[in-house]
Amino acid sequence: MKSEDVILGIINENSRTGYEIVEVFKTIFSHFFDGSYGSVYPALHKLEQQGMVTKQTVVQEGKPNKFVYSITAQGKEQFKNYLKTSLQPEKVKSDFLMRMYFGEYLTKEEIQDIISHEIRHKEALLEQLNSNYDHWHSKMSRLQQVCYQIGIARYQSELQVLKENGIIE
Amino acid sequence: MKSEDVILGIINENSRTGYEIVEVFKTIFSHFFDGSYGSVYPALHKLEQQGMVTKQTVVQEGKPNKFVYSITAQGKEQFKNYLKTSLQPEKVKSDFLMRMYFGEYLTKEEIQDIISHEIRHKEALLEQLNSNYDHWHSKMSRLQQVCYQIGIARYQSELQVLKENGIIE
DNA sequence: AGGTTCATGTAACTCGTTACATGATTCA
DNA sequence: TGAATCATGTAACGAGTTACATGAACCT
Repeated sequence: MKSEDVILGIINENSRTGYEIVEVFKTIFSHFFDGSYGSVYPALHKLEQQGMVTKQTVVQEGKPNKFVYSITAQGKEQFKNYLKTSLQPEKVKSDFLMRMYFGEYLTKEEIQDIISHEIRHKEALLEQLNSNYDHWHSKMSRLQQVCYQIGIARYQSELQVLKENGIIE
Repeated sequence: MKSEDVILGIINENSRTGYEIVEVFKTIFSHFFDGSYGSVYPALHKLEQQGMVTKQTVVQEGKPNKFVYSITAQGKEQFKNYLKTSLQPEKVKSDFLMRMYFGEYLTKEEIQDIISHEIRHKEALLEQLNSNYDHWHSKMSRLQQVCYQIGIARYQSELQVLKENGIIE
């Protein structure tokens, strides 16, 4: 799975601008995918060149012009191809867990700081997922709901471990 | 956090070969970090050039020679520096959750296949973590135990959601 | 006056992956 | 006989990040 596949999937649901795609990444996909402007815009240009998407210019007042991208038949085909490729293993890169692993080289205060920070951070992420879920779940497919439930369950279980074991005496 | 920081941390615990470092990645760090030969060997050469580690050749019978790397004072300093940098946000890249999100474009059979496969896969990973924990927990620091507990809790909670909601009627 | 939102983009860089190459020994 | 383990490595490639640049409007 690469950015291009995902972008195609998003545009397949709805015509969108690069800016909007990044918004989707940062909100809806936040717990299982990352993507920024530096990856989205070049991908969009490439997809356009390949005939997977078409660009439409929308002139706006008081706001900069924008380019709305729509998927083509070829793009739909390409997206279906992605869905048929074999599943790539999940990748987690956690600097936090790395510091836990090497925690003996830190002072108690430093560790406590890192853990407290992580708890607050994960609580915020959980809250964001929860409110997203509450707001959109009636418009989500069954599987999209499961996707969210998994994110929520992960954050909750991690928070539980941290709150039960993360206090250094 | 990059490979070099982590490699330095591993060598700091114990002198090791590149091969052994990859083994650590694949077993002990499996739930929060990835690294393969293609990243470890070049990193080791770079660290040696920079004077962070020293190489010692060990001649073996019936096995290829190996290079055991040890950390230097400079390397220890460098590792401490990493531990003082600000915490990088966790990154999760999940092709599985992406397919859940776009599941409506798949047949029920295809989805069921993906979910069943994921359940079996995560069960295997959980089992590996559990047996690792059982075997080593008495030799782990408190924080290393927490690190493992978080991995275990995550897999368990995800499996619970999948088993409760992952059956398509 | 200054931060945020909307909106696009690129060039340089860094990092990691993939695919290849080698080769003896041990286990089934 | 053939797969797995131990053991090292590189070259080419691919992907994504970072840092930069621009600019109007709106909110506080």
